Amino acid sequence: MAVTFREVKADILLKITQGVWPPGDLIPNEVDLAESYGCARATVNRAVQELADDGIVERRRKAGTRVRMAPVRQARFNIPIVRQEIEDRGAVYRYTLVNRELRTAPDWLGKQLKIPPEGRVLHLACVHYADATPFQFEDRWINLDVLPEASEADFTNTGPNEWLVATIPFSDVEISFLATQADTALAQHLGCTARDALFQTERITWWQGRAITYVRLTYQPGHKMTTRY
Amino acid sequence: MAVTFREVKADILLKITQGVWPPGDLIPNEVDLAESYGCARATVNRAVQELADDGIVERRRKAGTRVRMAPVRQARFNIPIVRQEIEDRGAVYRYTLVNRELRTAPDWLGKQLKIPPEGRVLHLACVHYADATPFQFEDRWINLDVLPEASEADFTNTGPNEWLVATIPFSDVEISFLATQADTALAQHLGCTARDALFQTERITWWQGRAITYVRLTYQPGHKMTTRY
DNA sequence: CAGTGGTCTAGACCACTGA
DNA sequence: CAGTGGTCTAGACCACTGT
Repeated sequence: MAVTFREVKADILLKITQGVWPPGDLIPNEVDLAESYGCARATVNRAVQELADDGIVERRRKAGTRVRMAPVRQARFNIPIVRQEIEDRGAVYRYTLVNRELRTAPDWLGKQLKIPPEGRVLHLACVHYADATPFQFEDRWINLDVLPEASEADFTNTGPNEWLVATIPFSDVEISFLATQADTALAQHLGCTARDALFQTERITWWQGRAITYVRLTYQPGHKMTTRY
Repeated sequence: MAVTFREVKADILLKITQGVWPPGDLIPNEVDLAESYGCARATVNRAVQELADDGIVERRRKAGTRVRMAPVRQARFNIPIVRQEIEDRGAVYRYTLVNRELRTAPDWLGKQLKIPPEGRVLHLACVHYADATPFQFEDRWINLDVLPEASEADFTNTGPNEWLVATIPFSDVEISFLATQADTALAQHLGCTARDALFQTERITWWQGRAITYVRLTYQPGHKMTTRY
């Protein structure tokens, strides 16, 4: 094994960061690169492929490979399970179920999840604590047309998230991040002041084309979600 | 070309989602899979490799490939350039520089960027408009120890982001998402009410181990950042 | 139509690590 | 130490898409 694709990737990246191949520039084609590195084209291909995945370069057949004008445009966030997030901070995780109701889907939910009118849903409200402090409020809706078992499940000790993760093997997710103002209910659950600015994530989870669940997670004031790329 | 790696990947994923290979299970090794799909091992390798990248399975030499108990939760967000974000919405982009000052780094900034005391920085405040409405407020600090050219640059017509992108070829970034309450200055710049909940991102950009810039981007009320995974 | 990336193959050797 | 994934090679054909 002469030259690894990692070495090739690193060297190309170096040439880009050092301005040998500035943004917007065309870099040599795979055959030429392979020759200059003394390796097979497949090795170069993998290296450049990864650079494309990373958003560093842009590739088009016949047109060649170009260094992107705006190099990095993507960040990867880990979406933690609440329990883990709390335990990672060295705190004790505690969970309480605040409310549970079986009902028909409200209009706004029906539209988002494409539930027919009169579709039954399970609505849960929970608080996740880090030690004694409220850490996150969970407002969860589960589509009973798709997951009727949910109405039998006992959520007094286990959070719906962990139950769902164990029940659904794999899924498509649409996730949003936003800011919201605490209303009185939220303020009470999170032990903060009404009108506080709160970080919130919304998630819709699909399985085999059908919406399973909608959840809105609201964090305690001051929460920050961080990553590097 | 008999079987593509996409087909293999899709079929394996199907077997996982349909419970043929439930979470925690060991799936067949690459040689067996290649035989059963009637393709080369490299094809299977690429398929399973991607499933591992996607967090669906976990691979270890000798131990084999295992379906993850809880599929890893990762979301990829596009980090848009403001101009593009606005133009993608079909609005006209407009930019104004609100303030510009040369000064020594305040303590909190010095700590975050590891700037020595008395280090010089350029502090900029800008508003990015979508049509006539304020879309985003940019609070930007540039480390002049690393980028002295910034003090010469003219930011009256071009935003610092675009200037930086054109100047720095590639970089490491630490990014955070959070919620903040509008103070009077923010409210004025964004045309909203004080105490509104605003979505905010913070970014620190590093190049070759040195901090170049810190920026805090505050969005208009109601802004939502969305992705699928 | 011709140049470039996209992918597959068949075979090989290596690197890690569980039994 | 033996089984599994990790990677490279040399060659081939295909699929796009600019010119």
